[in-house]
Amino acid sequence: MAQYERVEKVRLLVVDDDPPIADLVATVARYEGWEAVTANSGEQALRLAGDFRPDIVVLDLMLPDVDGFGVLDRLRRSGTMVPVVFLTARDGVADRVAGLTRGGDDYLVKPFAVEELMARLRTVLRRSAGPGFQRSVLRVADLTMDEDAREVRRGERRLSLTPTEYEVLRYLMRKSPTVLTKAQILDHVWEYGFGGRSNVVELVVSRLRRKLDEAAPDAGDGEPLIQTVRGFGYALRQAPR
Amino acid sequence: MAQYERVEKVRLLVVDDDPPIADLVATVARYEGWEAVTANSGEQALRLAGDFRPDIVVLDLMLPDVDGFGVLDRLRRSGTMVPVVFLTARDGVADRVAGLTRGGDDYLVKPFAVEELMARLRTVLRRSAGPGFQRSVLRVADLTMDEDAREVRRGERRLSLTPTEYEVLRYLMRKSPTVLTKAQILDHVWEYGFGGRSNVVELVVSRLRRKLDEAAPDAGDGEPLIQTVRGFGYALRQAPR
DNA sequence: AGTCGACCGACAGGAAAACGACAGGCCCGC
DNA sequence: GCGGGCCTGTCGTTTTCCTGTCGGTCGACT
Repeated sequence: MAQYERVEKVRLLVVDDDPPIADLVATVARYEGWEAVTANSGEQALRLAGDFRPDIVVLDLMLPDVDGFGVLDRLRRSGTMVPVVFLTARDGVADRVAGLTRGGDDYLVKPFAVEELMARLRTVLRRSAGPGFQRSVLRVADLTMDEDAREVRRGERRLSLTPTEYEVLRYLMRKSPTVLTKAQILDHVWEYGFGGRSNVVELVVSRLRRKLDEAAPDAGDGEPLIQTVRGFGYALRQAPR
Repeated sequence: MAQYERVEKVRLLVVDDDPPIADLVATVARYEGWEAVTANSGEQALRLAGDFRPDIVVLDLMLPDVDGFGVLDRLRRSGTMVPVVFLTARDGVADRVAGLTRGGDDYLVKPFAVEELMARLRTVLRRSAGPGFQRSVLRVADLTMDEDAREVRRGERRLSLTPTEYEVLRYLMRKSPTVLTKAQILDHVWEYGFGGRSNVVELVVSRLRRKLDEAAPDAGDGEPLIQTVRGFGYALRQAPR
């Protein structure tokens, strides 16, 4: 199933002074089968890093005591090479650049979408796993998504997707053949705090379908790849005959 | 049998200002072997959450004193990660509920069907039981229902069921080989307050049978999977020879 | 053979989903 | 700084298909 086979569960440390955010990330990670702990301050983070020995760290730059960079510095100085993904506020453009140059492995601006965060964490983990890491390619029926190249193909044909379409498709592919409710899709693919309870999901699915169909090998109408489960949600899977 | 093996009984706290509703839920839960207590206000709920230490909470959003989100906040702030399933009015605050399925909680609009509520509670419990949770698959004869993928198969063939058909079948499978009266099925699968004392159940069973038969491995007529117990109800089981 | 319950075809009302058209916003190039 | 194009989401209409009612027929039990 997962490409990044690990014998042990991934251990994630989430550092954010806003407990709801930290918990959100931890919860989602646990659903993926990871172990996750949270810290709400730099001090706590450093202590936990020593005890818990995480495989990866999510680190907010805005902390009450030591700031994110400080935490990173002290982590490095204590000799750990654990990869770090930063979280920064929307307009901290300066922070972004700094974040990358200061030894972080990736960053994401708040508010973020949880699936995107998880995807980045997986990527960073994969890369840091050592040389010759495997590419991550999702595959469902004749659909393939190369997460590294950010390339989606149906059979041989390559499709060009917008960012939102890409994210929705990735989520569907990753969970396939599970049926996902519109609420789940909205909650995972859109930024937390997104107000719209409208029909955005339907719309994106509709657009996705068109692109997928255009690239279908049998120009006629094979069964649609994205199925509607009326009154419930959507699933990506071979249709039942 | 059950996938969510627990040594101790599940402890459920039901919070709803409408006592009949709260009792309905509590009763059904107790019937499933859970321990259940009810609260009719936010204050009472918070007190009980401390004393009773529930494993899961059903929480109406419309409460006389604190509102549902307030209760959730205070629960979380007191450090408990207990999962919550919300109840909301049909067109009331349905939009403010966004963000729940991401944190692992869930919601249901009133009026709901008790089996659906129980199913969601079981799902949320299973997921919060820790990393690497098991999928829930019901199995009766050559019928399998994967509750996570929402996929039903007869042998190899996958059937596509409407929401109502799916719910009735799930109830039958879960209780198999017990004989269920039409009234029981109506009471559990349809929303409480449903007026129809009509023959809906017969009708859905009839439709279900057809779909089940079409997917039967022996194209001829093996005994039907859903048996009629004349004058009483239905049961899902291998026919006695 | 009669009676009563069950089965199921046909239909209609309505709810959910699909999707066309449009508008605001963002980014990019000039 | 300005214009243009693309992406995204809102609105409203159309389409799909799910659900329950009615009633005729069938089958079982007496």
